[in-house]
Amino acid sequence: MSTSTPRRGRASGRREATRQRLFDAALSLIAEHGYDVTTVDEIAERAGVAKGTVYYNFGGKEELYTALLEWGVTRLAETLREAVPPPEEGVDERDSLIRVLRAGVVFIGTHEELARMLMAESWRTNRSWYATVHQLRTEAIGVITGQLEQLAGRGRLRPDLDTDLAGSALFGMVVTVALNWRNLQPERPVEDIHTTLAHMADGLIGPA
Amino acid sequence: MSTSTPRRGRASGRREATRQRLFDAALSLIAEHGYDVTTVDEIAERAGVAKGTVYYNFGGKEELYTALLEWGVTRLAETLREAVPPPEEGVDERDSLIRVLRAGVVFIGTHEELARMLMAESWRTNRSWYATVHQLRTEAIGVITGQLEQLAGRGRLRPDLDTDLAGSALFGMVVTVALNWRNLQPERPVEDIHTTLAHMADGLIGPA
Amino acid sequence: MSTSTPRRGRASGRREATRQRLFDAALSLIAEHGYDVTTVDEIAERAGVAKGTVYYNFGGKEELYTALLEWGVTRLAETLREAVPPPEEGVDERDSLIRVLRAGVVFIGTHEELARMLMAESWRTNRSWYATVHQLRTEAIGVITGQLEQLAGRGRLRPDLDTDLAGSALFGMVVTVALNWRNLQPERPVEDIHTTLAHMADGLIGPA
Amino acid sequence: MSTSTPRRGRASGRREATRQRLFDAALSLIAEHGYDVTTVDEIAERAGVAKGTVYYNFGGKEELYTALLEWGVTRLAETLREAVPPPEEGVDERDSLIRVLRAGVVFIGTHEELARMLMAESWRTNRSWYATVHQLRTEAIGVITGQLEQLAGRGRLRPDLDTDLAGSALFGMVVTVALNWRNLQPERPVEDIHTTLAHMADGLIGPA
DNA sequence: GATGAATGAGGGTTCATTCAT
DNA sequence: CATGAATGAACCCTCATTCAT
Repeated sequence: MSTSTPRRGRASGRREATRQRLFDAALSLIAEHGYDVTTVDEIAERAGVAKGTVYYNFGGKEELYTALLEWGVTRLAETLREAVPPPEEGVDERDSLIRVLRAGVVFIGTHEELARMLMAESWRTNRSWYATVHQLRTEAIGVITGQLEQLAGRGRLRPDLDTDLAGSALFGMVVTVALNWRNLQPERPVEDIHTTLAHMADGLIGPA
Repeated sequence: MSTSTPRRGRASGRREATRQRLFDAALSLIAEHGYDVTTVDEIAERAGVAKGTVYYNFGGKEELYTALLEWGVTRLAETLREAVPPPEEGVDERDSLIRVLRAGVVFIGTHEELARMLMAESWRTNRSWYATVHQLRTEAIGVITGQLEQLAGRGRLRPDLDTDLAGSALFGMVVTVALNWRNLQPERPVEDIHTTLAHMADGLIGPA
Repeated sequence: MSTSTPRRGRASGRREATRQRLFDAALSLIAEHGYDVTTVDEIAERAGVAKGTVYYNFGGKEELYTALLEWGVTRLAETLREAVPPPEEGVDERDSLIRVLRAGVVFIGTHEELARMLMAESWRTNRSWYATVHQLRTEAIGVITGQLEQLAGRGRLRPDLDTDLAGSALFGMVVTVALNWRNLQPERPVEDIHTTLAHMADGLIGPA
Repeated sequence: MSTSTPRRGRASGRREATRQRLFDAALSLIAEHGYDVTTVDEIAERAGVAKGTVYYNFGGKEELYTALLEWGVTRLAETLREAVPPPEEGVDERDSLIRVLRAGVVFIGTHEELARMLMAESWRTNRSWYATVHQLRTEAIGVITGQLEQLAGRGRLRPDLDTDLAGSALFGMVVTVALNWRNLQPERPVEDIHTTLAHMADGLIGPA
């Protein structure tokens, strides 16, 4: 995964390169094996630096992980937001929603590791980073919910639906399907996925 | 412990009771905090037995967890299967599917802990119990997929849909929505949830 | 190894049979893997009894082991003693000594497990059974030393030799050679062993 | 720690010193009480380091022990080899052998702990380090056997003797006598020991 | 900026022993 | 006589963290 520089204005050279290496190493390792099971030693080794360097750059394992989560979910939310067609294009609201969902599928296809990491950690209360994850997750879902509200505003949504509920349903569906696709039938064309999701979304929207 | 029952499977009364206590304790603890973070000490303490008893009865932490997973997903699959109306009742295929989904929601509402445990562990490869989880998960999804195939057989399903894909989409949707419901808006009547899911399912089925 | 009933006048039937089974199981297990590494569970299992039975019959692991040691070294000492020709037979003193050594080799060949157990535990101070082992070992060596003294009394021994020292040298030699024989070249005829030992003994006796 | 030495093998000063402390601590403890009974806690404490340091430096208890064994028997074999007079000195073959045996006695007198450790562990099959011990033991015995072969080449050895067998007999004898000496009669002059062993060796060589 | 040796709290596991049946 | 479920102290090992270099 070729992660682009996470924040910090000018790339301060060596330091920034080290941080990036650590970032990538941690992401791949944690996504594959889980946070608890991944050791700082492993992260340092895969990044090709000494163990102390992790602490010098991130302060600790948990901070590194939190940074990872924030960076990841922020990117997801951004990606979804960018998929929303600007009003001036006059795209149909239903198609707008579909575009957002498609963007979600593509994102997960590209950042599979990140997606797995999020799903694994999303359902546990009592974790020090639960608040962070939850807030960010809500932000991502918010983009979808926003589209649903647009539809509702146009009277294009079934009146007995709660947009929050439906938004989270769509989100869960997108992630589950996309992940199953990558894990179980990666040879399948992405269009099949899009079709399935579009149909389910249309179920929410109701007959035109 | 109670009556006489003299032969094998006899004073197993004691043993079986202990196993059950351990089971319950492990389930609640692991679902809440996660597998890695839960200690054998905690499990034993909550079960009200000594630490060694865990090993006497289950062989180890991992075995206990695996037993938990198997038991859990088996129950889920059973519940879904039982929700399928018997053919002689002549229930409409679409309504059959809806009943299965509703049963899923109800199950998660009742066994929230189990559901969280499953979702947290479902997305990680390279875990020693991945095979177990995956197989069992597939079994549960299989019940949904089975209903979709019935619909397809009747020509009631959109022809461009893959039943496996759609099955996993419905499953992920059910779990996500149900869990969000319990976590975020537990005061909401279960009927709202059912409605949302029914609409999305109808999207798959297409206009009657 | 078909151990004959260790003490206790009349064989009290079931009890004695159980004790014997435990004895044999413990001997083979401990000789092979060592005292610390052998578990009471294993002993009980090999003996075909429940774990509690070990405690009912011997009081504990250490007591069982001590009983084993006592029984074993006593048998060794007895065997060596019985090999000493009675004075009335008028056997040459040198030949008497040789007979004792041969008896030692034969004993070890037959009770290899016991011999290994003794060698492994003989050299450690600070063990609760050190005194027992040491005393018994001394008793066995004493038989050899006794023969050397006979020779010395007849003026048949090199005058600058200490019989205690020489006795333990012979003992160590016998055990080492016999064990190496069984372990490394078991196909070799026992006569080769006897020859080697006889020569070394003759070195102590000096030229006739 | 001391000078500058900037490259690899440099600040290893610290690490090497720690390893040595651990080595010494483990040797004395294990030789006294045995491998199984000695705890890593004790070793660390005697070495004056934290428990984790044992694992950082040796990987585990067993590895530490194996390293100990290798180091020990290598030293023994070296000592014996160095005791063999160089050919140009033209030392008599019988005297050569005697010198090797004396060197063995002296070594054991100096490294009593090591010798006890070796004897205790030499007779058990099925230990993970059995192969190591056995191979090294053979190497040490090999030096003695080598001398016997020299004698045989010169026709100075009884023709009916197997050198391997006789070599192990001498080895066992040396160790047993030396250890008994240190344990039971440490006040005795080393010359007495040498005399006894020389006589027994002469028994093998036969009359000049 | 980076390193890596050292730390020690804490976790999983083993096993001799007890005791109610 | 014998059993086997239960116990808990003690063990080996892991790993996030610190800090002198």
